[in-house]
Amino acid sequence: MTVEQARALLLEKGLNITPQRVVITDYLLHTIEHPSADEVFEAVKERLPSCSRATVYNTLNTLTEAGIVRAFSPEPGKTRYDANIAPHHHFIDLNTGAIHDIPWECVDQLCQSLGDEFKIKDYQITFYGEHRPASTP
Amino acid sequence: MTVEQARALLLEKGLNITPQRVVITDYLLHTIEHPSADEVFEAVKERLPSCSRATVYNTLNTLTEAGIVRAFSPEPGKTRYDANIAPHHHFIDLNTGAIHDIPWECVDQLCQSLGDEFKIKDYQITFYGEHRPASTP
DNA sequence: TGCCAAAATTAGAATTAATCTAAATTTAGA
DNA sequence: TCTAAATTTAGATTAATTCTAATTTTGGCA
Repeated sequence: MTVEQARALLLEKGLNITPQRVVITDYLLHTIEHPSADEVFEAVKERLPSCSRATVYNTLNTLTEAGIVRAFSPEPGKTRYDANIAPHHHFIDLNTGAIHDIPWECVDQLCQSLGDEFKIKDYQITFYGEHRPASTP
Repeated sequence: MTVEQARALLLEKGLNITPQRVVITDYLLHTIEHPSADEVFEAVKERLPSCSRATVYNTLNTLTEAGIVRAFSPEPGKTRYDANIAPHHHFIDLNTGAIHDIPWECVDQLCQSLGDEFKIKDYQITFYGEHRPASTP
């Protein structure tokens, strides 16, 4: 994702290009920190001194709906944002709390393929889809 | 997990067996609903009329720490509890919101093995562990 | 059994993340 | 430039959860 691609996605949905949307997108595109809304708010203060918390939340929701960023919740009660929209997973370092991106393909061989660099203690998969009970003919 | 096993785990940690802990454990052991704290609070009202919301939260945290139940967060801002502590995953029906347990083994063949009953639209894995940077010799 | 200290529960206040509201501002297009 | 629609803003509100401090219950022991 580039700033240009993000701009195109916004226009595609009939959304205006505003300084707030540009700066917040730009920030997310240049960090690997998986920040929370509040961390985004703090981070863009300098470039957007008058930006309100509500705008950060609005903008993050807008960017998420436009497919420019992805929201996820690695720990209850805290939503984090990621401008890496390629399908991937997350690895949380239990010692440091750092969140690392794990390529989608790695899951094929799961534990083995991650074994060298990431020592997996636990993992949790959540599937989203449509359930068709097996009993229905 | 049985009520007896839960009792043993509490005693093992030096925790008292209280009516609140027994009733909440018993409720979680007999539902497949993956309830939230508030749903547990509503559900045990009849058997524990004087039970406060704080006790429900305290008890759920205690039961989680004791390994009697598991907490997870399928959607940002909502923690849910599951007395099925066997390693497993979750499948969320996008139409109904129902949460189904998926056996751990199914992940080996991933999408294929779930294909008949569960039509996967998306899934998200979160790994927990320890990161050892590849650059460190 | 009765007492005591520790553990647990309770009600309500406090906190935190996030959304809502309504007014003010900005934007894009005619 | 003018205008309607979109966006931003500050602050109020909501929802989930934790905290606090007082009260009650528990289990061990004389």
